Amino acid sequence: MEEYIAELNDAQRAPVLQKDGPMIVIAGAGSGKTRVLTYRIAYLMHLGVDAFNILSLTFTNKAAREMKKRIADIVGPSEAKNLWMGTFHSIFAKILRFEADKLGYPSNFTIYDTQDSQRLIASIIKEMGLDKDIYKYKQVYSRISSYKNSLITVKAYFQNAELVEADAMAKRPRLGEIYEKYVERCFKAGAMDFDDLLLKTNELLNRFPEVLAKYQNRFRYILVDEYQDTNHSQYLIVRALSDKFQNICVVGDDAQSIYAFRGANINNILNFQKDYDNVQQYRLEQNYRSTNNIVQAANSIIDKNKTKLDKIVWTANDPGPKILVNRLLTDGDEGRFVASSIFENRMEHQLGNGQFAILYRTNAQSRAMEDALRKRDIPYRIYGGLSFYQRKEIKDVLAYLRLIINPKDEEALKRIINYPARGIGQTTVDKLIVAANHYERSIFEVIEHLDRINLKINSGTKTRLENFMNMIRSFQVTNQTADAFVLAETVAKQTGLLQELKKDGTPEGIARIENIEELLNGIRDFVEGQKELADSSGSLAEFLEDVALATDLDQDTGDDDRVALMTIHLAKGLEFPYVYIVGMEEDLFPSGMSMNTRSELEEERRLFYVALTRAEKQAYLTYTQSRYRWGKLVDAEPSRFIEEIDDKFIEYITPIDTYRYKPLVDNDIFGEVDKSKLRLKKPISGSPPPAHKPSEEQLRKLRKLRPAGNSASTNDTSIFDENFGPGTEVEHMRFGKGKILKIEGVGQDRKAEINFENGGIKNLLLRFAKLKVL
DNA sequence: GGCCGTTCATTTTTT
DNA sequence: ATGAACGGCC
Repeated sequence: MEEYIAELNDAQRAPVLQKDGPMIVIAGAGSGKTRVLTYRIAYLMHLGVDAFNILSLTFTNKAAREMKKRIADIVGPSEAKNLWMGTFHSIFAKILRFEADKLGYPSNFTIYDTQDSQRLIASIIKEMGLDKDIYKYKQVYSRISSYKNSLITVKAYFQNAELVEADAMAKRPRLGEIYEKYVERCFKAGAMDFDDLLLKTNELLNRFPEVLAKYQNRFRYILVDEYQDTNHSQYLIVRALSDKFQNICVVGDDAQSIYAFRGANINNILNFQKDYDNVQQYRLEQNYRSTNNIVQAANSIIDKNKTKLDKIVWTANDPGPKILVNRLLTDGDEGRFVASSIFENRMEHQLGNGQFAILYRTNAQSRAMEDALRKRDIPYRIYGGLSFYQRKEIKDVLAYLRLIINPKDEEALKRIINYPARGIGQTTVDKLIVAANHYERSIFEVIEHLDRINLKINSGTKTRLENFMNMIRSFQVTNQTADAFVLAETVAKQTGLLQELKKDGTPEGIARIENIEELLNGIRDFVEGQKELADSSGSLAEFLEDVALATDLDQDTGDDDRVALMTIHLAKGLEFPYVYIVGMEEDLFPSGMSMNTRSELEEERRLFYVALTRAEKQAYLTYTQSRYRWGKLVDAEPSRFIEEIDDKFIEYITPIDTYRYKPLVDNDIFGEVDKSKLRLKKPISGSPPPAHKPSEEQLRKLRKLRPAGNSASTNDTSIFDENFGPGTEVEHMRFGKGKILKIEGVGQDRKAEINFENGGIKNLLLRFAKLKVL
């Protein structure tokens, strides 16, 4: 243990060594906070604290997994296994399942995702006969969500004249009623939405002192990462749980608070000292990640914000090259520039694709980047956007599984009662819903008792409903004996889902079938993983929970070497040697929706700060003169954020022939940018232009400073290497040895046709299939 | 009553 | 472009 402690600098060591009491660690970007958290937990265990008594809340499940692995390396896997570590949502979902009966919920409650919630709200609005142009379901959803995150229940809402007034003023006087109905319907469906996972936890801890006491005694040491992004609901949970022992350690950076839009309250971190007695405060201000130029530039930006804690981030790293800014004509050009630049840097510095990231403000911007990367054959991976589990065909299969587990799940039922089409139309479903509301039963129960209710449904339709019900029931019987994989396979076949996609025959249809196959593989892996764990309970239910709370970042695709594309929000906590921040334009970044108040603008500025501080060696900023938005070419202006960076940290590259700028995509297979066409648009006074290429020694230094475990992917022969292709012999966890017949597709859709010795020919999506090159 | 094609509006960020 | 809503057709 001592040797690990010795790795830390003084500032990092102090919070690791303080065993008890409340403490806050203000950690600047790149200052090693994950390391502090990791070592703190390991050290607590070293001092004899039982892993069972430590609760560690992280921002993503992936972060939790990595931290756990690191701790296991230090203290041993059997010890680390008992740590409770995960996101607020996943940890408290587990606790809620255990305690569900106290709240009147079944322990197999469904977790509604955003889409489920929004659909339910849309249907309530429709049932109430309200004008859908005034009551926009998305807006209504976000109102309700923010109420829940502030612990404003339906009752509290109606008692709060101000809120009622505000909604009435906004021409939505019946919002409270929608809220009320929404909550009832969720309850009736045995479903909790994302916000409920926190809200109901609060309810549980408030209403049942013995339950609170139990978890207070259990979680004697609590650690919270990214504390600046906690909302009121999360704040209250943490306070309640830590109240008895007060061994609470929160870590965060007010400058990186970027989730106010979903209820995060920056005051939680600003006021932490007032919440507990004798709070020890620590600051991590030395940045190990980025060049001095980047650190200084980022500081010069965040200086423009008024609301912040005093903190000076500094670094001992080399100045490094300046931040390069480029103006392009259109978003297409922007993509081509980024692709060329990556290509060029990759050649010049002998880098892997994994060293590059392209960050943007909105998901819609990814397309232009994708197109350009594809043309250059640069492998990439998009994070976020439409994740695997959000695809229609996947959600359809999952809806069946959800309904089997919880027949009251209304959204799942509505989704698949007539898919594949079986002659049960909207009119019938509407009648069922009316009856369900009237009798205060679930739709499935109404179908079960059709003969007792006088519904105007003709006999043909009645038969079809009965058939549907019997099918679901038969699956439930299957579920009693078969494992989740067998069940899911049965569902995919017997419902006609696969058939439906097969007959469609388009490439998309085929891709969908393959997606379903991969889902089945995923379920099989999960089931096998569960078999090893003796204490696992309802495995299908658990799988569904994992899926509902999975982040796209959680998808572990192994150590592949691809350029990362993601929104800035998703990039928080990550780092890359080369970072391209694209779409630096007014109305886009800062977003046009966030320029109304100073606090919104400040959040955008923090977002820019986060983006810039992801970069280790080199940052690029690009903007266009016009870009396609909503299918139209719109004029764009450079973002105010570019001007806010102190001039001495940036350098403009802009091609002379802007108008016809097309970086030789089609003619030049090597894709080098002709440097004679580049010139400085804006001469920098003083020092000469910085060396574009860091010296070998600088590179070595930078590499050395990267936290261990992060640089591994660089040299590994990954399955995405050029020499991985037809003929390569591979091994699959389940199918065994095989030979690749062909590879096709790009990005997320890249797949291989493999002839397995024992399993025949399979088509596998490379992002899921864990293949080992032999 | 249900099915299927067309039209219209819609895109900030996410557990 | 994607999805929800509408209208014509079986």
